[in-house]
Amino acid sequence: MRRTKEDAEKTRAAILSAAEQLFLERGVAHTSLEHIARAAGVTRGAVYWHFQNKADLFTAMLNQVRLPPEQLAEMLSADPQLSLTSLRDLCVGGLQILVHHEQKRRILTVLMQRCEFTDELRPAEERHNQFINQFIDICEGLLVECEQHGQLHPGINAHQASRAVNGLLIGLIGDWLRAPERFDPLTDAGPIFDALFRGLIRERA
Amino acid sequence: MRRTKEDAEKTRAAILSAAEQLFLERGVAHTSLEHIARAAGVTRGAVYWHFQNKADLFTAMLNQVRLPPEQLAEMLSADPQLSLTSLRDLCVGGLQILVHHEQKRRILTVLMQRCEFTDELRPAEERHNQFINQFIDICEGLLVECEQHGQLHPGINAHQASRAVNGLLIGLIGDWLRAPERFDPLTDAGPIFDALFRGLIRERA
DNA sequence: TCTCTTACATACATTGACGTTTGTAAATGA
DNA sequence: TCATTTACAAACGTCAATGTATGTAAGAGA
Repeated sequence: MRRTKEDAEKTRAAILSAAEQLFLERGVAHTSLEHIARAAGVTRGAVYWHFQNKADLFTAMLNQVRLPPEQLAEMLSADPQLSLTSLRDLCVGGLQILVHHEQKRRILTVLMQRCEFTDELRPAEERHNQFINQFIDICEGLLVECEQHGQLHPGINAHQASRAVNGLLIGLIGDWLRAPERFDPLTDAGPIFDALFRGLIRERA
Repeated sequence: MRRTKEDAEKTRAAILSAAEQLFLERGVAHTSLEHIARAAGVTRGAVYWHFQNKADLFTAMLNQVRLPPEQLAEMLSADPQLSLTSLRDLCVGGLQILVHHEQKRRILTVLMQRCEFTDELRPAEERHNQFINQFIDICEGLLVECEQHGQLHPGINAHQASRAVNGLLIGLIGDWLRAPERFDPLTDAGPIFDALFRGLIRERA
């Protein structure tokens, strides 16, 4: 019953998809390769053919998409003349893309809420954290400029402001992933970030 | 080598403490009762004497303290005349208490970042989520009043504002737990929440 | 003082997950 | 066409973790 190359690619995709589903439902540690194989309609033999072990399968799953922290950090560092407005837009967009891109949402949920980072999964964790830190650093760089131009509201500094932006973003994402029915990023993300930025900058005379 | 009642209580506490440590370091699923027992200087027999199983130990650990969501929800629902100022203070305090109360911080970290909620741990998860939802609902109730008095900034409604407050709080907590060295709630939490609330309310003429 | 119970330690049986090995039918390539 | 590789399935051995059952020395109570 040997399959063609395309078939093999299909089983590989089926395994990845099943892993995604099961990791989301039961958590990474509580999902065995046997579970995944059965859900994909194959045996563990196929899983071990396509992947070295669970950690390898896990990182392969992550590599299918670029998650918001990674995407934001890249877009921010690529933008030559970053403004507060574009930062606001990127934050809003980073939240909203999860509404349409279901796979991204599932994978991010697994990463944020269904996963204990043991030693073998630690590289994935650190990579993710690095992108978050990079995002914060770029934010802070931009906000330092604003601060030097006297654009920040008195009482708050660039460091605190960058923390606020990142905290709100991460918090809203996590909150929405946990209970998606309780608010809609498409209509609410914009006004929410607008409110924060209003409070961060000094109002014009 | 039978111990007195006080000794028994000490071993129980030692087991809880060891579990706290190991759950934090390795995650709940990746920590065996054997690990915990050894770290506490006893055998699994002692663990099974004091607790039914890992889930029971886990919930016993949680019940040692009241975590911010629970604490905030209770304080908010107890306050007869809640104001925006007191809400702000509670948010700031909810974050800052983690700085001093190390056990709370560890347990909250386990709950938020070192734990996959399988079926047997799901009650703990749902309880936690319920308190978060309760916090949001109370926030929203207060903000609806502000909205009716025309105190909210145009462009944002009470529902969105309550999400913003909760998102920022959860986000800052999670962010600080992940990288505590990168900002200090004692000095930064106040200005950050002040900024958000500035952006939420209509400025006085 | 004697009995009963407590607070564990030790030993046992079972299960489940992993990684590896072997088998194999079909696709691929020369 | 035929040897070789591919893409798995099936079987094997091992280990770790669990839950339970039993053993036991020392408190607690009468």
